[in-house]
Amino acid sequence: MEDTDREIVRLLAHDGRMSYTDLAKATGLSTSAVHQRVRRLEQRGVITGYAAQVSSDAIGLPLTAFISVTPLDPGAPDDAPQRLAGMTEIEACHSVAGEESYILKVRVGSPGDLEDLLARIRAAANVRTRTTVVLSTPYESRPPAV
Amino acid sequence: MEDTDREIVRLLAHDGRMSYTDLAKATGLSTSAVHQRVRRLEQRGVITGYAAQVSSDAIGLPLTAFISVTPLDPGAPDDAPQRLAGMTEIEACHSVAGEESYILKVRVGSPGDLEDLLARIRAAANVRTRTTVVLSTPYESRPPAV
DNA sequence: TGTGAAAATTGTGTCCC
DNA sequence: GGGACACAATTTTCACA
Repeated sequence: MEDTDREIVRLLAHDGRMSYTDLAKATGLSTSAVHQRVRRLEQRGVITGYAAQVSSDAIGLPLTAFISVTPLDPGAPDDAPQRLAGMTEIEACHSVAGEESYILKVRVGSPGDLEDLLARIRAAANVRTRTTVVLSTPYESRPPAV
Repeated sequence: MEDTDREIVRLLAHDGRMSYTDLAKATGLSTSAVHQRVRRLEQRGVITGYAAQVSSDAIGLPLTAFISVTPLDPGAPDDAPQRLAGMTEIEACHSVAGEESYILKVRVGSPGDLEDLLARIRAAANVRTRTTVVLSTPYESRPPAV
């Protein structure tokens, strides 16, 4: 990827609502040229979308945890991600190498809610869980060095 | 939080560049009312910012891993997050309860790059590491149920 | 790929309810 | 809190280099 594109991606990763006018000023191009490049970056799948960042604290979900999940019946078809997809507390689901099958990242309101969620996860996906509670988050969602 | 605010947050979490005009249509309010609400949501810290979502695959970082980190010298002041902050491969750093002190989420280009990164992390923060490689990601960055 | 300009659409403040 | 309007700014498209 070219330097100008890199710069555009960097700027938009930092402020997803930045106007084409400002992007143009920042890159020394015309607005139409910037616009064109952004469109291409979207088409090529470099930029996959734009999102408002929501504070989980502010919406009453101050407790984050990682839950490692292991199927209890290794013979059964493993469709844990789909079985868990409906639980909105689950922000991410990664299939991983190692002792366990999946790592989930979850956000809940309280330890009690976490307890409930764990019970639902175990029941829905027939898994064993191992939970690591997050105490604080020095940083998160840092955009990659493009 | 009120239903309309909830809806606005939900819409902007899904499409961070949605116009106030479209938000107004979607919520049945006028653009000025929507604008006002969005401003308030930003001020109250519910919406903390807007970001373009960048595909790590598309920019040459196809390998994701979680690295659990344990200080080797429990007596030394623990400033691992700051010591690691300069490494752009590290997307997130969580302080956690449990056997280990931190969980890092990292994105690299290849197993070789991961090996390099681990060496740099160990050297910079004087820690032991335990790495879990991500094989696939059924979902990630799902917005919370507001 | 980029530029510049025109047209369509939005953003943003003000006034009033 | 919300609506309507007006003016400024931005987005979007197009012809041309």
